[in-house]
Amino acid sequence: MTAKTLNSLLYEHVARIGKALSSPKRLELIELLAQGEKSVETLAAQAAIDVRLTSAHLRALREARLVETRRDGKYVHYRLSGADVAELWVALRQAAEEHLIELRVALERIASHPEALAGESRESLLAKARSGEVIVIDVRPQAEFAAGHLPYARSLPLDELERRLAELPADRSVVAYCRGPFCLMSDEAVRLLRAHGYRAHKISDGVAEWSMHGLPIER
Amino acid sequence: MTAKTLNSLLYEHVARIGKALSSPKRLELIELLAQGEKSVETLAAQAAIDVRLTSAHLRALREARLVETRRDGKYVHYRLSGADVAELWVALRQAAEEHLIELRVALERIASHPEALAGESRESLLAKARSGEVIVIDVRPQAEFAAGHLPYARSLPLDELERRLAELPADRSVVAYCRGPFCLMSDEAVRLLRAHGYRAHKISDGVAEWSMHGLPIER
DNA sequence: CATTCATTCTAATAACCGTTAGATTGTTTC
DNA sequence: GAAACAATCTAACGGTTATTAGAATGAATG
Repeated sequence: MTAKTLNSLLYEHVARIGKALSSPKRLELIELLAQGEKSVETLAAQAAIDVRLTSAHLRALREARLVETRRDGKYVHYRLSGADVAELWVALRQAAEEHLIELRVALERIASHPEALAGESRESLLAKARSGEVIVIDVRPQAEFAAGHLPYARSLPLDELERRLAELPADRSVVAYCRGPFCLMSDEAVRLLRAHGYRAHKISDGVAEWSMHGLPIER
Repeated sequence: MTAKTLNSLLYEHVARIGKALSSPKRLELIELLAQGEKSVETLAAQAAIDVRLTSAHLRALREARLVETRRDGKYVHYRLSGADVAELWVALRQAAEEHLIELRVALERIASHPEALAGESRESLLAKARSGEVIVIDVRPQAEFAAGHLPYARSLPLDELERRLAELPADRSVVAYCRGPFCLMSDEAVRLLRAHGYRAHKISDGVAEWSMHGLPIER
């Protein structure tokens, strides 16, 4: 009797984490936080959620101990409580991709295939980036690049890409990446680069996926 | 606009999985199913949940594609949709253990420390089990043992343990395991064995944890 | 010290979820 | 084909959660 009650208490605790992961908006906030710490305002803007609702969702994540806060003057910066939280998000997303056909279909519709860099391992891409054979560009906002990025990558935020095209040598192949498979910025970047005559591809990895596979992240 | 809408649809799909993982009872059902496929009746009995409520929760899990069914006469057998579902459950549980102090406290209270086998790696335990230096016993119900168990383990269900003690040589050290860290059967077994003069310990691994660490499972 | 701005709190509504109990479906057994 | 049994479906309740809007807090700025 007592043992039964105590035992079900354990599951209740774990369910608190599950509950925190049960809202699409909270998942989007987690993905954004996986790119580095951000203020409530920034999160609200980037996820296109009302600031007050964003605050409420962050509260829920904080009560599940998935995020922590740091006050800096007027701003409160949120960050994930650990790398394992980003890994949990990726694991959840991968399980969804594996079992929900609807999700796979939706993904294929949105992130069109031809942009993807096919048949190249992370390791060989890393080697090519090191040698300069390909140029890896990080098209996320600069702050996210600063918080951690792929080795040898250059920061070239999507909204600056067009007017900074001159920085990219026209004879080199370009590989773009952004926040992860759900992020469309790298697709947009590839489209733009190709329209200007570049040989461009994307990889769907974000820093969380990259680092989960044992590869290094630079700061 | 359209991109935004499509993008948030992706998160909604993943949140379906999160939602399925947001109920303590469903988590308990997943843990039970990680031990092998089971009928609704069995699940209801083992989780101590009303059959009709169990059926409703299984429905939710099925709609999230985390479980699949197979009809065999009067019985409907449920099973996890894949090994990754068990791994997701373990990852979720580990994240909870890492971040929710309350859970760690509750765990320490329930599963008392001295029973645990400390300072031994899975590999060295496996070697000792192979050589016969220790006897590994699986105290789960026989059906779960049959569905998959640790190498060199003997099936010795907790409720048969006392009357089958003679099967265990008194001069050998015994290591018991059950469904995982939330399962108290191995603790109970250790207590019983020690009361009868055996040198006994438990490991908190279940088959899911064992196999997640790259170690083999026998069938 | 008043103003501005970021964030949080409060209150209220609507939608959803867990649970229970009763009725129903589908399969086996006699 | 009737009875027994496993599982599911339906309806209803009570509680929780997401969302919105308005008010309040807390820090920086002039």
